[in-house]
Amino acid sequence: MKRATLRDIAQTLGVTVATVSRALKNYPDISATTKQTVLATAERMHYAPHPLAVKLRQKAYKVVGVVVPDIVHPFFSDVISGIIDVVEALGYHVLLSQSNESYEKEIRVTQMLLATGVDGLLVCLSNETVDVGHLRALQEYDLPVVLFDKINSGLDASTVVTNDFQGAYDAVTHLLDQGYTRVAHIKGPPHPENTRQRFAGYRAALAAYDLPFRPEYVAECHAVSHAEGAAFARQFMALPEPPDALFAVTDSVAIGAMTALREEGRRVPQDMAVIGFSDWAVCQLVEPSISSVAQPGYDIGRRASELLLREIQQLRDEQPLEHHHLVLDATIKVRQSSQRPIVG
Amino acid sequence: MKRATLRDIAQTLGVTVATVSRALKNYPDISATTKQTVLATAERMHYAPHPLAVKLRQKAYKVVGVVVPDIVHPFFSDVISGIIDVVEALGYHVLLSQSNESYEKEIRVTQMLLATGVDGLLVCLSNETVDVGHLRALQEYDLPVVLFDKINSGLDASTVVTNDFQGAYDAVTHLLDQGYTRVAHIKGPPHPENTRQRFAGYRAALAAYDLPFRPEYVAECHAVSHAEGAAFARQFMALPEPPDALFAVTDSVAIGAMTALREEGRRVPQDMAVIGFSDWAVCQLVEPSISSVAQPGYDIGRRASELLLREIQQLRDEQPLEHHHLVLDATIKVRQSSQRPIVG
DNA sequence: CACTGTTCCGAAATCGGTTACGGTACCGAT
DNA sequence: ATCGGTACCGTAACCGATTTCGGAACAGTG
Repeated sequence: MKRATLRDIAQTLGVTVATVSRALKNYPDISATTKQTVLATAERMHYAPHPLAVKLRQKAYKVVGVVVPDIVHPFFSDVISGIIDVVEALGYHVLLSQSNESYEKEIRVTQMLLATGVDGLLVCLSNETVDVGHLRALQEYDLPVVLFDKINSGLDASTVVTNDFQGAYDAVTHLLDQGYTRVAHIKGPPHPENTRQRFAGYRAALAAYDLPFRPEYVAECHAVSHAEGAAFARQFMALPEPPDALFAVTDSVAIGAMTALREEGRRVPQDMAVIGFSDWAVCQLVEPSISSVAQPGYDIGRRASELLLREIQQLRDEQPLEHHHLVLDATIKVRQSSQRPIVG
Repeated sequence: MKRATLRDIAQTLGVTVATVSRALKNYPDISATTKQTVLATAERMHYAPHPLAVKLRQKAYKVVGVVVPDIVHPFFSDVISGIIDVVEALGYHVLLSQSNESYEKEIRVTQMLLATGVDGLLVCLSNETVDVGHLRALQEYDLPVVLFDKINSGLDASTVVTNDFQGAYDAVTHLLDQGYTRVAHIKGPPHPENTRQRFAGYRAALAAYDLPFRPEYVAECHAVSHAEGAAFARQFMALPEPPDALFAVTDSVAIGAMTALREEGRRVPQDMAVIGFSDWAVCQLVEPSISSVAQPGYDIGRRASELLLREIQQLRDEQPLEHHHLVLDATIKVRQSSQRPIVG
């Protein structure tokens, strides 16, 4: 069954496509009788407007492009879910691409999205990306871009991020409030702003409690893996005065550290408290359950798409684009791994 | 900066759009000199063909729609990742939607995808879906549909699924090979074909080892949750002759069961072996690590999109559509939770 | 009867490309 | 000089809708 066009309806009724179009979109200049006739035959012929023809005429794709480093990641799944819920409510759709944390591929997919046609772009930069010329090029073609999570100050665009500083600060003060005094930190690679903020939050919390910053209590991940967490935990335990608490840059590192601690015969949280970051589902499932800092992924997706849709509308109204910079709070989830048992 | 059109180039050069078009698409009827001139000015004016105009003329969207019940799920993330990698290599893009396991919403999003324009659809049915009239309607509009994971025999379409029967069979025979003889099963809701196949595989494995099927060793989940796993584990332990091994319909149930076992003072795998299904990342991270049956999510995405793209091509060539039904093997991942320790 | 004003619809431009078709100019061959 | 052939380019139809403009038909008024 072929899809009926305006002309098909017009020919069967002996009128022109203009009349049919007017009838279907209840325009003023149409008689009630012909309107009814057109509507009836349109229904009968299973008419549906051709998406491309409408969009070409309207100069609107009704599509936003999304670029994330990796879809197979609970945080990004959350973000995407938030994006979809917002944009679909306004009749937009989501074109999804992943960069696989590759700068090359990020350029390629943004170019592909531009070529295939989108009204705007939501981008989380790859870890490799330092130059944002490819995104600036998109902006010059009047394509609004909103960055989230991994952002770059080199681009004049709206941004939505987690408050990594505050999340880290809250996590460490939580440990300090429990009475732990020697808090170690396994930090992430130096480059991404997120991990730098977490490190800064760690230091600020120590300073707020008048505790010294001890470099031997800080290790820097390269791969941000399970194995690295375990290795650094062993390194910390081998110190003359080992730490009594650990703030890990992300949950997988925290879990690796906990595995190593168990193998060394140390109990969590009695001998060492542990708190992670990202609040993966696994944190609630393991024993002891792991405290973590939850990132508002779904909300990041929502707010970022709201900003983008607003900019798309402003562009259509030929108003100047307003950029906003949102910083959404992280919330610490206190579980067993960081709760100091009451000492009798 | 506005995007240049063919007419812009044509006017600045004093030729017609046809000439420009031919030059850009290296058509035969064009002189080398004008071709060079056109290419140069096109470059200078940052010309890029308007996606909608091309697609309208070509009658190809270069887009496939994807509908999954829930994006925030590692299995579906894997599938989507596989889909994207395949279709992007052929110049297609992915429009993503989720049904939230709602029949109503599944209908709504498929209608939206049809209205917005796609060349084909990859669908994983929601748990609520029994009637597939909405998908059959799409097929009548010459829109190829490929089902994956959650399928329905009521639709004449290609399908790609995991071999749940074989995965379950392998999991249970693995337990039996280890010497466990009283294997329990926590099954999923009765409706989805997947969980029925897993139950069937469980029964077939018992039968192959001449073991009796004991109804008291089978429990049926409703919410398929962590909590249900724990509750059923306690129920099993309260039996006069408790089971010594457990095959859970999915990992979260297995983890819930293991938590309850630990609280009851039972050791895994010494007192009870456990194997799950889906092979979530958490299985490798916890202690003891959890054996599980891995579903080939990425491959399902790849194969399903290959089938869909082939059908799209067949439709374009006006050939009859060939439907295929692929069943991809699941692979068991043996870890600590199901390895019977060597008894000295 | 002429004039004005509605009401309703058709003609045509438009969005930005693609492509079949036709025509001009120029070549060499007869 | 005429013809056939080729190279190159313009004209225009086309994809399927939206929307402006103008005109026909008809009613009402002076």
